Amino acid sequence: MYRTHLCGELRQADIGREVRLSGWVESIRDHGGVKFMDLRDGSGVTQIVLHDDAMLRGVNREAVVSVAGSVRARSEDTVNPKRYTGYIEVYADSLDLLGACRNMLPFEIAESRQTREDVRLKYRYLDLRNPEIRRNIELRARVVSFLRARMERLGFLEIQTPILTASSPEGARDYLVPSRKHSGRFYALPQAPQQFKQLLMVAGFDKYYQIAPCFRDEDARGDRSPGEFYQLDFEMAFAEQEDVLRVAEEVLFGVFRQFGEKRPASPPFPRIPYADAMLRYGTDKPDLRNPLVIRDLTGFFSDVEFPLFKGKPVRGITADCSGRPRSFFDASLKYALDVGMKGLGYVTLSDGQLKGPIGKFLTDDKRRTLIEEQELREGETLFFICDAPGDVDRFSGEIRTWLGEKLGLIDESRYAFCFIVDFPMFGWNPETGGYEFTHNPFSMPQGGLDALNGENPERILAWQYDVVCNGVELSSGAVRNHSPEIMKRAFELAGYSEEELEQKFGAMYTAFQYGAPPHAGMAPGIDRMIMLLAGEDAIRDVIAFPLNGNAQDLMLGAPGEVTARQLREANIRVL
RNA sequence: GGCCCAGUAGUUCAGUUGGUUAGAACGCCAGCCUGUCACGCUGGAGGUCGACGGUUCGAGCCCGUUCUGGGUCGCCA
Repeated sequence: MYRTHLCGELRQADIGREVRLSGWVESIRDHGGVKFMDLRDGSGVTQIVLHDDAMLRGVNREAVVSVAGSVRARSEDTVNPKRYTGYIEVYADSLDLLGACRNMLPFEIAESRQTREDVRLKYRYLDLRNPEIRRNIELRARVVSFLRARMERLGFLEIQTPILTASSPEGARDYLVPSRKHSGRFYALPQAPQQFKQLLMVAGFDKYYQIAPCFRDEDARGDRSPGEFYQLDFEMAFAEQEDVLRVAEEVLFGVFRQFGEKRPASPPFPRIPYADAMLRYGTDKPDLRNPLVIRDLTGFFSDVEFPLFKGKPVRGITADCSGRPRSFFDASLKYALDVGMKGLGYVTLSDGQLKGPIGKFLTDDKRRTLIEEQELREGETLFFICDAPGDVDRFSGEIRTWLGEKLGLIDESRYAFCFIVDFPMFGWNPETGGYEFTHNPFSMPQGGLDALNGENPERILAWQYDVVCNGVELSSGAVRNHSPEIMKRAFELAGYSEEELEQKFGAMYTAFQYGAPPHAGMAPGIDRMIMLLAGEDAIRDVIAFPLNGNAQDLMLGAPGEVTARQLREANIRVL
C-alpha cells in the first residue's frame, strides 16, 4: 500500500512504470511552475517532480510522504550522475502526507556530525537519518551477522547467559539492581559472562559463543562506552592457547578482510611476549604499522660518565629525521616534557660525526661503538629516553608513537594485528605489601602448580593474551585455571584463603571439583571492532543509541527519578 | 575525583583596548521564479551572550563562584 519500490531502487529500466514511493522529504526546490523534491529512505534518494502547489500543502523538509506517479527519463542536460537514481525522476500524480514535520529541526540532517554531541544524542533518531551515521549502524548489523555465521561454521553454539546475576567481587564497579522479593539484596548486571561461560565448559558445551552485552560502571573514553558494550564472547573446552588464537585469527581476519576499508595482514598474526612488547614498543598494545622500535641502551651507558643517565635504564629509538628543521627537535623535546619526561636527548649521524646534545659526553671509542651497534646510517637520529625503571618503557612508547606520527611513518592503508602473550601472573603491590593478580584471577599460570610452589611469583607467566590491532586493544583472553588445587594455591599467593575463594567464586570452585575440562577463550570487543572497520574515532558513532560521556541517555532521560512507590517496592531509601 | 578546552540566534561560528541598536552563514517564515539537484532572488522574524555574584560611569569581553558539554588522567580483574 505504501510503496512499490524503495527510493534508491529505480533505474532507467523502470522508465514508464507507475510507482509509489514513501520516505522523508530531504529537500524541496520550488521554481514556481515546477518543483523538485528529493525523497529519501534507507536505500537512497529519488527526485520527484511536481507541478501542483496544492500537493505540497503542509509538506516541509523531513516530513514523511507517499508519492504515486510515473517514472520518466531525464533529458541529457538534467541528469545527475552523482546519484544512481539520477537518470530518472518520478512525475507525481498524487502525494499523501503521512507524517508531518511540525517542529524546526534542531540541526541539519546532512551536517549532523558538525553539531554538538549532546544535541545530536537528544535527537538521535534525527541524527540516525544522516546516511553517514546510518552506514555505521548497517555495517554493525552486517558484521554481527557475519560473526555469528563464522562462529557457527566453526562449530560454536550461541547460548544466552543471565543479565540479572550476582555481583562479582573483583574487577570493575557493578551496576546494581535492587531485589523486590529479597529486601536489602541486589542483583548485578554482568561485567562479562565470564563465570557462566566457564560453567558451560564444565557442563560439556565445549564450544560456546555469544554476542554478549557487558555492563561496567566506569568512566568513558573515546574508545570506551560508559555503562554497556558488546563482546564476541567465546570459550572452548579441550583447548590450549594456540587453539584460541587460531580461531581469533580466522574470525578477525575474515571480518576485517570482508568489511574493512583497509587491508589486514594475513594470519598468522605475530605473537609478541609481553616483556618484549614493553621493551620494543613501550606498551602492551603496540601499533605495528609504526616501523620504529625501541632498543635497550642501559648496558651501553653503564660506563659512560653522564650524570643524568647514571644508574637508570636508557632506551634508544633510531629514526630518519634528515631534512627536519631545528624546530622539529624542539617540538620533540616539548612533547617529551609535556608527557612528564625530564628531557629528551639525541644524536644525529652527520658527515660520519655524531652531533647533538648528548654527543659530547661520549668518547671517540663509544661513539664508534654506538654507530656500529645501532647500525646508524648517515642522517639518522638516535633519541635517548632515560627515566625510572617504572616509567622508561611508557615514555619510550610515547616518543615512538610521536615520532612515527610526526615523521609520517604510519601506513594508514592496513590493519596490523598482533597477539600479546605471556603476561605476568602476579604483580607486587607496594601499598598492600603483597602480590596481586595483574589481569585475570582465573588464568592458568604457566608451569602450573610447580611454578606456583617453586618460582618467584613475579617471574610466573600466565596463559593470558591480548589481541591488538593498530594500537587498539580488541580483546583479552586466557587459558583458564580449571584445577581446584592450582586455583587454591594461586589465590593463596594473592593473599586469599580457601574460605575467601569459596565465598567469592563458590560456584566455579565447587564446579571444578566435579570434573572440569581444560578450557580457554577470549572476548573481542564488538564496538571497537566496528570502530576500526568504519574508520571512526569515537565509539558513540558506531552505536545506535549511545550514552553520553557521563553515562546519561539524553533522549529518554536515564538515569531518571522514580516514584516513591517504586522505591518502596524495591526496598530502597535514597540518601 | 584531578587537569585541559568550550558555552553568544534552531545549528555552526565571528565579536577589535571594556563603549551607540550583539553580527555572519545555514536553517525558519513570507513573496517571486518551469529544470533544479547545497537551486536562485527579495524581504522578515529569531538573543536572559549558560547561571549567580563582583569590579566599573559602562561588561558578551575583566575577576570569583557555579552549572553544562567535550577531551584526558585516575578507574576499566
